[in-house]
Amino acid sequence: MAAPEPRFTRDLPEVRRRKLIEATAQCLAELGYAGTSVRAVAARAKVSPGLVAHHFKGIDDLIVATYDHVGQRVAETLIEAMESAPDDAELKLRAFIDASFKPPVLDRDLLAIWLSFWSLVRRDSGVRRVHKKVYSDYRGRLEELIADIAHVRRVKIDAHLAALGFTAMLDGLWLELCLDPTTFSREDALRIAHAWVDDLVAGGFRALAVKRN
Amino acid sequence: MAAPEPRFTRDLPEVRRRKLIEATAQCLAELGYAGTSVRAVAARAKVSPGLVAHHFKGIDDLIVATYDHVGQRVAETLIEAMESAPDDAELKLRAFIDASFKPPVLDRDLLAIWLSFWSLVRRDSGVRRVHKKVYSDYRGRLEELIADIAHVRRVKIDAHLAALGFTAMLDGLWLELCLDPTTFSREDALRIAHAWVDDLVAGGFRALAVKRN
DNA sequence: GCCGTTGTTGTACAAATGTATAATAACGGA
DNA sequence: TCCGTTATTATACATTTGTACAACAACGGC
Repeated sequence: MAAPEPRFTRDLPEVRRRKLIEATAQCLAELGYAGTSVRAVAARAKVSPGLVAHHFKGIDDLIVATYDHVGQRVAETLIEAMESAPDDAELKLRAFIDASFKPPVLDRDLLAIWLSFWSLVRRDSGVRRVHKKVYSDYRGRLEELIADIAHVRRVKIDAHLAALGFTAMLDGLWLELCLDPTTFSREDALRIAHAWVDDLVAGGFRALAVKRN
Repeated sequence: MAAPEPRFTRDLPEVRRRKLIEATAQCLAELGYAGTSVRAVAARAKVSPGLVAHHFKGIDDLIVATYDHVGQRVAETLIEAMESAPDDAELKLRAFIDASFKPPVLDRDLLAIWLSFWSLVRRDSGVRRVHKKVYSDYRGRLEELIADIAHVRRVKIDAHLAALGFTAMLDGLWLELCLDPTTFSREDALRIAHAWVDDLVAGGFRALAVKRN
């Protein structure tokens, strides 16, 4: 007799959850939030719809977990770029910029996923919590680099405000470049972001010199 | 006998479309794209679901019209601020900034609506078309102001690239401030944006001096 | 080899959705 | 006052959705 191959395989909850999270990311990328249903995720993960309910409270709970996972992956990519750079704050910041404007960060799929997260921040307290953490970590890292550079270059600047402005610019460039790559290019974005660093190094942004509050 | 009050009122197609568009904007703001169904819009506009189908091809067609309408309203608000300012490019740019960070532009509802548009850019060619026009107009206005300022101040700068960076920063600040007003304040955003103008006036961004291509 | 745990399936069902259709009635013109 | 146009409603129907439930079976322990 042929070995009766199992109709399904059991996974440790942790493993199965991971697989469902990755399926969710794919759904968000391809179908958007509106198309990401329990059934769509289950189909993508090749499991029954009921299993999703078994591991997560509902689709929103699953999306919170996905934000946590995807956010961490992006952070790791950027941190890795920084750590691969020589031990110099300016070079690390420039490596950070370069990594921000190439895959896997510069990626239409990632934007689609991210837009779903943003649209849930308002309604879902879980998403809001993850969002705060992701962005606070993100800005914290850049603020540190900017403060380092300012210190070395003897530039007086409010690193906190500068980091807010810089992350906003990076976010905006990333967003608009993913949305519509025909209006300007990856190279344009890189020039703009690096020019900001040039300006910082040259002692620009004197208007941000005063300490906040 | 009491005057039998009409069970419904007839509107000119143009008027009814407008009402449906405004109901759609409200739905997008309160329920997000996923919750904005033909029925939800119809209920909000106090008409039957069938009427939506009578005036629009479907929910996506309706959303395209809403993008067109809302986009135009925002543009008008910003243009009005510019035109109310004295006849000086720098002052006009600063008025533009001020208008960007107060209602009705700085508004959580508007962000929720806008996020829905962004999430459709990829899949809906109609939304994509409106998006291109809205952003190209938006950037064009700022590029003109920046070029004017640079000319008056004898600053050599690629106004096109500078406008890209500036709009990205405005967008990012606006986005993140609407998403989570607790991390930084409206005043922080204003200081950051105005500092950018200070820097432009003072001859910063020398790295963007070379003409593109 | 048996058995219990529990990850997993399949089915069922109520609710919500988009769309098509025919019936209705409001409003302007004659 | 009547009449025709057509904006509008009401209904119906096929799909899709979330969720609950009972039955199943894979895997580890004994």
